[in-house]
Amino acid sequence: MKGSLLITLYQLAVIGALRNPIFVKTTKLKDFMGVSQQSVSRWLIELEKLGLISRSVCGKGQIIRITEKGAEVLRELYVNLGRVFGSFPDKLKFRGIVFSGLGEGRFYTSIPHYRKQFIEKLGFDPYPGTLNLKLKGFSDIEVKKVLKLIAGIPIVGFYDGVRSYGGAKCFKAKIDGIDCAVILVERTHYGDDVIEILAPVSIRDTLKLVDGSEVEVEVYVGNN
Amino acid sequence: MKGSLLITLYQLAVIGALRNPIFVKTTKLKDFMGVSQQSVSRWLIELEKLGLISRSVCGKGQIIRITEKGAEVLRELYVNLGRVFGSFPDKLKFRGIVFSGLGEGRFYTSIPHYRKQFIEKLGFDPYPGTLNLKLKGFSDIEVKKVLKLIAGIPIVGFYDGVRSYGGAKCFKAKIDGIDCAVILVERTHYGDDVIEILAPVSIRDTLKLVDGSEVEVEVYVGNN
DNA sequence: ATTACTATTCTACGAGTAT
DNA sequence: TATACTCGTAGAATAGTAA
Repeated sequence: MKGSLLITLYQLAVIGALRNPIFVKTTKLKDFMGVSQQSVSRWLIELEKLGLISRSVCGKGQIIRITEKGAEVLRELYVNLGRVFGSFPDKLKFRGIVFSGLGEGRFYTSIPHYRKQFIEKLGFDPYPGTLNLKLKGFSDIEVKKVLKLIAGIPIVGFYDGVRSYGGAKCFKAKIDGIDCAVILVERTHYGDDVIEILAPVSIRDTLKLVDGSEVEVEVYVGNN
Repeated sequence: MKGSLLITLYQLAVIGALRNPIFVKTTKLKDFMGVSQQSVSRWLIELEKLGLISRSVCGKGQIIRITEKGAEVLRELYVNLGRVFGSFPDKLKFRGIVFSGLGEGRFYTSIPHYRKQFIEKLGFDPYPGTLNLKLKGFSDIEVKKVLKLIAGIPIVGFYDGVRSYGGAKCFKAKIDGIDCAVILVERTHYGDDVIEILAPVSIRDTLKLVDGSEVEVEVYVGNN
């Protein structure tokens, strides 16, 4: 989301558009926001198109209210800042939908060089294959993005003389009481809306999961 | 402040740059932020120039920490969102430095049409002249900007056949226990860093203020 | 008065690349 | 590798103005 729109939404919230509809004029808002009347007008239109505010222009101004979708965006900002000014949590939660991959996980977990590192660093011999989870919610994808950035348990890549094997990063995790690990592979064909799970057992079998099942994962991120 | 910079600062905070220096690479941050490596680089440089982060580039990345000034910006954001998701306060506080104006206030308060409205709507006959306050802090100027936007006690303008007299907006206030009012004149030559105060007595004399004295003002904004 | 369209200016993004 | 420079250009911001 564009910065100017987020700031506009925030400023509308500050002047009360979250609780009640407010009457504003772009000619007044321009002073508050330090831009031209035309830019304010454009941003309000864009916010409306995104469904973040509702708007009705009425002659000498317009009545604006932040929608629930807009409130979500601000709440997320608020919650994250709360974490920052409080303490960074030592575990993150997200939900994902089980789906079948292309066997890539099974391939990697069977390679001795990787397997050795998993046993040493994660404390378990991984069941061949990974549990693939599709992230649906905005905040679930945020968790993945945060994991991509913070330091985890490094799995180093190597070169066997024929091809190179990329590195990865793990975080210890738990699904329904089962110890496991989130693995973020450096070079993957999956997008940001997918997370892979390593475990000492088949989570699919143990928890009787099928494609489409929803699971909650607790990831331990220590005191980063 | 530019939206992209605020968002960058926020995202750095989310990944922990507020509490500790963090090691980051623009090549990794670009994925997290959804922009090019070049933009991330530019924004980090701009944030450093503004004194919001401190930075040391070291070969394969850079160590970044949000400065106290940067933390202030985020704290302000956090506090305001807290107000939004909690309840809007019924009074705002700001601090200002007393300075001498050009007698404009004395002129206006002496005009019967205005004076009548002050007596009716504010409940006191104003001492001729206004107390001019220069706002120094970022949040003090924010208060002024919020006051400009929300509804207050309207003072309507008029035309006496020769010239037109502009409107204004008042908020009941208190300085050191003295009942007074903040007045925001529609057409003023003062900028956003100045606020004028009306009171039934000379606040300068009563509180023995001189140019350069700092005062704290409580403004009552009701339940807007 | 407003809002918001169109035309124009110009900023800021990202590709390419030096270091 | 990484950061961060130059530069062409897309798209954002504003001026002018219609409604």
